[in-house]
Amino acid sequence: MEYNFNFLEKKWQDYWQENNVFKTEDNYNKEKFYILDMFPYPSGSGLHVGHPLGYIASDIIARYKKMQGFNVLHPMGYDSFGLPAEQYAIQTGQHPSLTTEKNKSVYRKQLDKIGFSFDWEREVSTSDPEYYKWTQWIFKQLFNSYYCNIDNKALPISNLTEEFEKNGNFEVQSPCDEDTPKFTSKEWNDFTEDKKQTILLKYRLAYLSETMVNWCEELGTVLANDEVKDGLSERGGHPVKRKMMLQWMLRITSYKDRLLNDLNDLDWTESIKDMQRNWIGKSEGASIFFQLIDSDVKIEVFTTRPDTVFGATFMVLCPEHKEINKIINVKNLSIEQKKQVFDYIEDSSLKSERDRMSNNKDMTGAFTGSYAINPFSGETIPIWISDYVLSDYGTGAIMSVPCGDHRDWQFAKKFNLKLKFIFKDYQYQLYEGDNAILVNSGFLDGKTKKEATREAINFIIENEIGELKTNYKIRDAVFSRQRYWGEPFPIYYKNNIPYLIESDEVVELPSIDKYLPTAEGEPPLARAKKSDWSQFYGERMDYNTMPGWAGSSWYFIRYMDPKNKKEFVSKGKLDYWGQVDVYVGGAEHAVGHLLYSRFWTKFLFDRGFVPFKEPFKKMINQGMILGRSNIVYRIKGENKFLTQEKIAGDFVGDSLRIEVPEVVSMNVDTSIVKNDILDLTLFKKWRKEFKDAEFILNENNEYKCGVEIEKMSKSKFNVENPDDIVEEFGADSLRLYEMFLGPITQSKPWNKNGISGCFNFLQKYWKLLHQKGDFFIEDVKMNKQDLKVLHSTIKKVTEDINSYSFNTAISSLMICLKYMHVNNIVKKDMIQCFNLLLSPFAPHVAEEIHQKLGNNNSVVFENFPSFEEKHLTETTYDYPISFNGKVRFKLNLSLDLSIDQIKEKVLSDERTISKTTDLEIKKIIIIPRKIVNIVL
RNA sequence: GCCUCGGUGGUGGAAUUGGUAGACACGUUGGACUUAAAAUCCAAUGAGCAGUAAUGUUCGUGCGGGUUCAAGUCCCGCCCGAGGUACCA
Repeated sequence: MEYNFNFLEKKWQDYWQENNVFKTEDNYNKEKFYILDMFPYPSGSGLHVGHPLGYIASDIIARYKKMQGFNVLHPMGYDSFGLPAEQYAIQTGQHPSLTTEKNKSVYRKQLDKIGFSFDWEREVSTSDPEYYKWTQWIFKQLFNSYYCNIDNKALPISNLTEEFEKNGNFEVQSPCDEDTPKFTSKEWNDFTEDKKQTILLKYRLAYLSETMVNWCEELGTVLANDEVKDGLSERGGHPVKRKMMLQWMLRITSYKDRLLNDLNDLDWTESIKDMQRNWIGKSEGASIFFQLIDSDVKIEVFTTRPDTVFGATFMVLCPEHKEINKIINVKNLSIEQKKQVFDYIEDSSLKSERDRMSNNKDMTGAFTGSYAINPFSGETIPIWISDYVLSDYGTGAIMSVPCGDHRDWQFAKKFNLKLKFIFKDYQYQLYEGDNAILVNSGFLDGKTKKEATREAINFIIENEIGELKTNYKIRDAVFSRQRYWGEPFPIYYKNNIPYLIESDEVVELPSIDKYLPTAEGEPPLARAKKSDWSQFYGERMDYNTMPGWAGSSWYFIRYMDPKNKKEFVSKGKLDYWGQVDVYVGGAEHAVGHLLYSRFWTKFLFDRGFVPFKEPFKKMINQGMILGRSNIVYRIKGENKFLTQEKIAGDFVGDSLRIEVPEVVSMNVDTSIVKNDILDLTLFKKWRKEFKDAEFILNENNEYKCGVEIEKMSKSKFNVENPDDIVEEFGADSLRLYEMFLGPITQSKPWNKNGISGCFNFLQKYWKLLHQKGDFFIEDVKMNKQDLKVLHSTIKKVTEDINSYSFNTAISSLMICLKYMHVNNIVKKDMIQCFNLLLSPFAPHVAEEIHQKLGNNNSVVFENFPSFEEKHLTETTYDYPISFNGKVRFKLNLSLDLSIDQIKEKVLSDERTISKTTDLEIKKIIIIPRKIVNIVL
């Protein structure tokens, strides 16, 4: 009987569905286990073999936990709002919801074929009005909240209104916009409603603010940083400018310290936590005011090194500095300099932030014509502007200490600015470390960084030239997008002031004629007529939509209670399911999604809507599966192709290069290449232009392609579709192979050739049990050796699943099968147990064997085997005997021996004697159960 | 630029606290079966040198140093690749 995987995989997938095997009951008596995958964006190209990697891992864990008696929540859904569907809509006019539905059904079919244990009754889609109704609801809560630094939590905005009515805002300690005026209770009560609303908006956790965006005039839209290349839009190549625009913002900065501190308790990789710490970017230092000469303007700078103020020989402001117009002193500038400074400001507005940060080699800048006084040294220092100073960090102005910072150093060199060396032992050179003694620094001379910092701060405070300050890199999050395919805001405007829509109903995304901005540059939603809106109030609705991360910041909560019409989730279910126990997803979400989810969770916690402070207890970051591209080399200007050996191999050193024609590398479809050898006939058919192609072949008369490992993408012809693999080898082989490929956390190339190893393993298992055609096993007891092999396999598989080391778990299953195969063991107990161990990895074949073993229930309802130590005890150990650290032979010794006894045995062994004749044994190191090393 | 993670045979990878480098697979080679091929099974397989052979021996975990009886693993300095960098998801 053949291993007919196509037949039996279909059979069991149908069985699981018909019998609702993976339905998760809200059974509060059982211990829960919540395992979650990052849900996918359903793109038009469907899944490639890289996508299921994490899902397979989580599925193994889910099945394993289920077999250990946990009530497992393992849901799946779609992050279905997003740009690609909108882009497609712009091109074709097709409504994004249609595309999205179509793509979702493709994904679903693909996922089903791999045999996942998802509870599909809990599926959610962020673009479903039943879902985004609650995303809007959370936005309403954010709008209706402010952060109180006294209670250190978010509170309802009504508390703030009450306080304003009683005492004005003098006692209030809450983050708010910088321009918020101070007022008494009387003044508050006399304010008009509009004025009151304007003030409240400055305190809300969701508020409107001017912020910098990448504006493309031609496209009439705002672009993401990665849609901008070299100052031009990726699409169309139109110029892109930095521009201020009124945007919805979320006051995530209120949570900065809690987001930072609570990281310590999370079971995430240190690297992701580091990335978040870095993003929050807490740094302690001082803010110092520098007085301008001939002006009453003072420029505030932030520095983490107040000990180095004596070394500041110039100042640099960002081109967008708020007081730039007051600071530019045209009297001191030549006509040419004037032009330079204004042109420079204009030019920098064209550069992206990333360009500005990464360009350190060719620094640019302009002199403002003004000077300031160094408050420590009293020296007069020039003020420059340069785009290496960022407006969003610190105060947008720095004091430059060229001897202590490489950017300041390079800037000074480029523009011939004065250098002053304040670190002893580092005269005339750059020193960015912390361990130098200060010199040329007045009252700080001879002091270390630590002492000098303390004294400098005292000086700053005593002389009232600044204060202690902690600075953060994190900025409030821009929460609006000028796009169509996203959640509309439940907001309308009256006198240009935003108001919440009071009704509990969802504000549906209205239909519009075209998915483009209006002629006036308003977002696409401005195209909707009043009657197109499901709800319409005031003068107009908000034209923005929410960003992609809105829906994904809380979806893990909705899975607990996906059909609830009254609440975003019921309290009972929330209390039971609680935090996500294990979250599986890519590290590329390290700061975006993962930080925003934490923020929303903390906010919902503050307002009493959820009982936990952190969403994801433990996280596993799967690596990416890369594509393996094949390359052909076309001789420039000809329709002739060179085999790979001839383009690289035919020269010895650089001087003896044998003439190699100049070639153009081209990606070729991997389906017409086998083991890197190109099928010439198929290649000629592949594209018309290659019909008459000629080839220069290698010694074997073959065309060998080059290989490149890169991201899977259609344009590289290196995409592998899981459906094809399932068709050819079966889902079980695919599951095994994806896990067998290497550690889950690591990126690795996909190479289809390797899958036969996993397929052979399953086929070998099948054949072992069907040697006589039909299924055949023996009811014979296991001997000592069988038990030892089996129990060490149980031990290894269990430990490996617990440490998410699936590749090694599979290899230990292979070793166990090899043992059974070589010894032709078909003992029922052993097979039964092995089958259970295999079942989370290859569930279809395991179900089939489970049934054939005479069981009526699905294998997921069985208990996962546990090992017994007594079968594993050893009495002897094969000691590696090494000489000067090199292993020379092995000696089997009883584990009962004392160190002295081991020593005697080793030294009396004739192999030791023959190796040590005429040599002195200096030392002998014996580590029991490990190694013996003889030092000569 | 900055932050983070990687680099081990021809390939994917394994290696507990520093203790036998290369488990398990793929590929390759040889053999069995077959009229033949495919499939399957068995064996060998890091590189070099010596030897008919058993075996011995040297070199080997990106590069250069260091610590140690012992380093893929720890320390210092480099090189290369990947991910993130605030409107891709």
